[in-house]
Amino acid sequence: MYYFFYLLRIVKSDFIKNWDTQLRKGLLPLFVLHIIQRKEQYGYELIVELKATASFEVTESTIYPMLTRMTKDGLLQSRWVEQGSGIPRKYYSLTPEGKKKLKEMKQVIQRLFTNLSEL
Amino acid sequence: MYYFFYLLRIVKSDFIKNWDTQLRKGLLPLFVLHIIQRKEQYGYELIVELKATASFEVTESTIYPMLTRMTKDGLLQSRWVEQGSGIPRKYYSLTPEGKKKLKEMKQVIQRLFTNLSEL
DNA sequence: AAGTAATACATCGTAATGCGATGTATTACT
DNA sequence: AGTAATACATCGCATTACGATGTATTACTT
Repeated sequence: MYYFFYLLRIVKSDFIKNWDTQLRKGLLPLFVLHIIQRKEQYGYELIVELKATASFEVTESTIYPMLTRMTKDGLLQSRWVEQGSGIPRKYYSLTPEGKKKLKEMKQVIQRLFTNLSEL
Repeated sequence: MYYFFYLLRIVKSDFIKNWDTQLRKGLLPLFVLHIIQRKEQYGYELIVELKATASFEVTESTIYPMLTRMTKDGLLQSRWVEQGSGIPRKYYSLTPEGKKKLKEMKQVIQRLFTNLSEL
């Protein structure tokens, strides 16, 4: 079964698809921080939100490690919120450091925009 | 010696710097194909050109493997050109497949632009 | 004459990261 | 009883930028 999916990936290996992945890899952290800044988010909510507002389709195995990473890097802080029923949610918000970094990132993007517009 | 540089990288590990790398990772192939389409290029020339026209600083250990990869993927073709003196140059140009892919990539970027502008 | 820098090719190993597969638990719908 | 949605999480693979390193030629500098 594993092997089947492995073969499938080899066969479907497409330059554009691969490139697209790399591109998202770069832009995703920006979108994530931006959305969290607007409003405190929990992981699952963020996945839905990314798809809705940025047409960015990501899976849980992308988002959860990323949120953990950003927390470890001091950009995010989290708190558990018990629900009346169901699984508790882990809400993430920006730390002051996170807000500062987001601002820096937007400046970098701004500069890249300029270069890109020439092409 | 190796270990020293390894430590150095750990210490200087910065979220923004790392993110910037990922971002370039996504945009670089686009710039490379774009520049080669305008005019046939050899590796060393391309490095200089990227810095001059796109403020994109890359090293040889990024560009040479990338050109090899793109050739293997059928996007580029190469030919050796002997110089009157010095080391021969390997010139790269777009294959028809490469031109088609570049067009697709520009469309993807266009779409991402739209999403980005909202932020 | 010797040393450095620029030009020109290339490869190795490490770090980083998206994503598919997989697992667990709860609730709601069919 | 079975499927789907909600909500968390980890493992392992594939991809790729980049520092370090190597080789060869030519030009400039001390």
